[in-house]
Amino acid sequence: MTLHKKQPTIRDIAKLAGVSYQTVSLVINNKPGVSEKTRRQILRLMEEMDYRPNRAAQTLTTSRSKTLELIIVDVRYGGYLAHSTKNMAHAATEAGYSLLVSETDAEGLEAALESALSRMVDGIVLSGPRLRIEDEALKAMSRGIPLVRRDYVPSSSLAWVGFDQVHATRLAVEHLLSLGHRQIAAIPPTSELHNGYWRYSAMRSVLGEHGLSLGPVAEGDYSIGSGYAAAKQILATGQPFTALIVGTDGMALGAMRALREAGLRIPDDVSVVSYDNAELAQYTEPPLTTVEFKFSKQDELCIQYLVELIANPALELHQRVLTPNLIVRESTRALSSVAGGS
Amino acid sequence: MTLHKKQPTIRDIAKLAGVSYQTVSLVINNKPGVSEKTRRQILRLMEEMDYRPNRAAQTLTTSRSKTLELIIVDVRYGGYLAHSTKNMAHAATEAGYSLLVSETDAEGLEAALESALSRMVDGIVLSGPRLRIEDEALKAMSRGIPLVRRDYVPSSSLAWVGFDQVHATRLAVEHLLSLGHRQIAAIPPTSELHNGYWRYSAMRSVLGEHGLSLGPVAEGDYSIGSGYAAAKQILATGQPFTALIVGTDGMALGAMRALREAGLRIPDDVSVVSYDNAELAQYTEPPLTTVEFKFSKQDELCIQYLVELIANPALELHQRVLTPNLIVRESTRALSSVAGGS
DNA sequence: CCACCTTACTTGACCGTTCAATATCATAAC
DNA sequence: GTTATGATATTGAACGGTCAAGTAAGGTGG
Repeated sequence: MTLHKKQPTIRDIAKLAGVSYQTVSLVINNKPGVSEKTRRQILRLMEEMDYRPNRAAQTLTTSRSKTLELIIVDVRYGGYLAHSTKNMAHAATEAGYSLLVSETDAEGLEAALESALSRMVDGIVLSGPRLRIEDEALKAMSRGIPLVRRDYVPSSSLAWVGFDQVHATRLAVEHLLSLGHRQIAAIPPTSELHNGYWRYSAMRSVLGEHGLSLGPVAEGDYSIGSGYAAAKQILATGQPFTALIVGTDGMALGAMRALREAGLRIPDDVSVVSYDNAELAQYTEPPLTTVEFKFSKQDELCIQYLVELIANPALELHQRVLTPNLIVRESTRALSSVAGGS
Repeated sequence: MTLHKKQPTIRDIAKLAGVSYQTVSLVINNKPGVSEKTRRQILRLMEEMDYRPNRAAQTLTTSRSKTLELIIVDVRYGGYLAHSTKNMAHAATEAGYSLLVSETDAEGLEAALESALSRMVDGIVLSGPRLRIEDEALKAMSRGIPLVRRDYVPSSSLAWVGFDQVHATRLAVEHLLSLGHRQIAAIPPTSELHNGYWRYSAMRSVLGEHGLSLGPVAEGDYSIGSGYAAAKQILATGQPFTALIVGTDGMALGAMRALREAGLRIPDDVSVVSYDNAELAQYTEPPLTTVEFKFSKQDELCIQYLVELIANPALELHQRVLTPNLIVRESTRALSSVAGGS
């Protein structure tokens, strides 16, 4: 009935090998000071005895747990987090770490960080697309644990890795302008989200540069349904538009259905641009012109940066901005009745 | 420059409170034997000193880490895992555990389990939809750590939580039969996947019960693109079919595009049924009739079952089969030229 | 007033590692 | 034949908790 037949310890191995426990420790940590012969013997014994070091004990003495933690704050529609944890877990393993994942809301963040501290986590990736917090507050809460935000937060001068939302928006807007569109409607992610906020303001400023202003707008929340609802709302205003910028491919799917239900053809009557370049984007009807975000790159980079930061905590914090690019498909076309773009 | 200003320990608190360290330990663990007055004082001091117990030390003495681990094996298209880790992380936190996530392939499984052992993980959720392993081998590898598989694996008598793939298939097939369809094609997930295998065999047996046999078949791999390719392949056979069963909503999206490209209308020429009931399914053109899997329920149940198993390791292992149900939308319709179903 | 029980608290050992300091020994240098 | 040297191995303390057994003080019953 005894399931756990007590793991052998470093001392058991030492006894069998006829050496002291410290020698075994040296072998475990690949440190010099052990003859090749004993090293080999000890390794063989470890194998035989099915020994494996106790991480808790190691953590206790070294104060490093070889663990990273991904804290997800207030993510409602986690579609874009789809492969994220998988990617990060993989990257973490490659780097010799394990990945802890926790999910919480803004209020719970402090508790999550406390728990991380309690577990002596070596570093934290924070994904909080709608989290507003002062750098100082966050720094205080994380109490010196290296932390990288997986978000585009220009307001922060702490470490973060995000996609350039302003450039992304410029790509979308200028693409439409070059096709001759002048009346542009939009379904940005809710402005509670950092990217929603930045995209919205970037849309206005880029259009402003061209002496234009933004047409009807309704926010979405990342769900397909919200894209549908937002498009309905925009249509209800009765304001004219020849192009629509939608926050995600998923929302674009919803929006296009609403447009179609209103008798509008895409791209003949309305051009649609979205963001993400999910696999979905190739298979909508018509395939979507979209601004590509390479999320897997972002995930990898977060871990990579975090690992650097752990190795060298004195490193000056900086921000890594990933540049998206536009993928043109069939949901956009030049406005026919107007002189084409430059 | 010293970032970590050394955490206070149980003994620091004890000294300040003028009691022994053991008394503080009792307070931490909510155990009796401490007067209300001292308890309060100690709690106040802990708060003030910003003390929090060191998990590594606790783990070392108690041999329980209050950690669960999700091991993802050989998941290529993790779309359906999208919210899984988030859900599980949440459920784990509720139950007082942290969640570790690791990603590997079949060869790496042993190493992943070793690492879990090393970390004294209290329980494991294994998601390996294409993992074929003998119960005995798995039991040996997990060395007594409670383990629950998050897959439909009828071949295993260990603990697992999965959706009844046979029933799911019966729902899809009988729905089509009742609509008068007799020539049914299919794009099941690759038979390397457990659910692919079971769905395929269930389709054949259910049809067999009705004296029918399965039409053209091509496997998909969960990606939208594979649905597209598979449909093309089926069309290329030239074999007639009036209905198509597709493994996931995503693949159905791809498949429907291929059908449309071939000039076929849905559901007028071909009825389509898929599985999952992702949000996507409501927004395809036309909306999909689909077999609903409540993944979040599965995730929760895995954690819940695991926690039970940890509390009572002697518990007899069993399997929890979730029953899916059919959601009828507009991608299926009765075959017009044939006498309707019973 | 003594035995006995409770309640509140203390003590020492231990969990399985790492770290710093120290010992041993063969070999080379002088 | 000392002595320095480097490689190899050992020892004791520490990390921050928990656990089991023990003690001291106060109350109760006979």
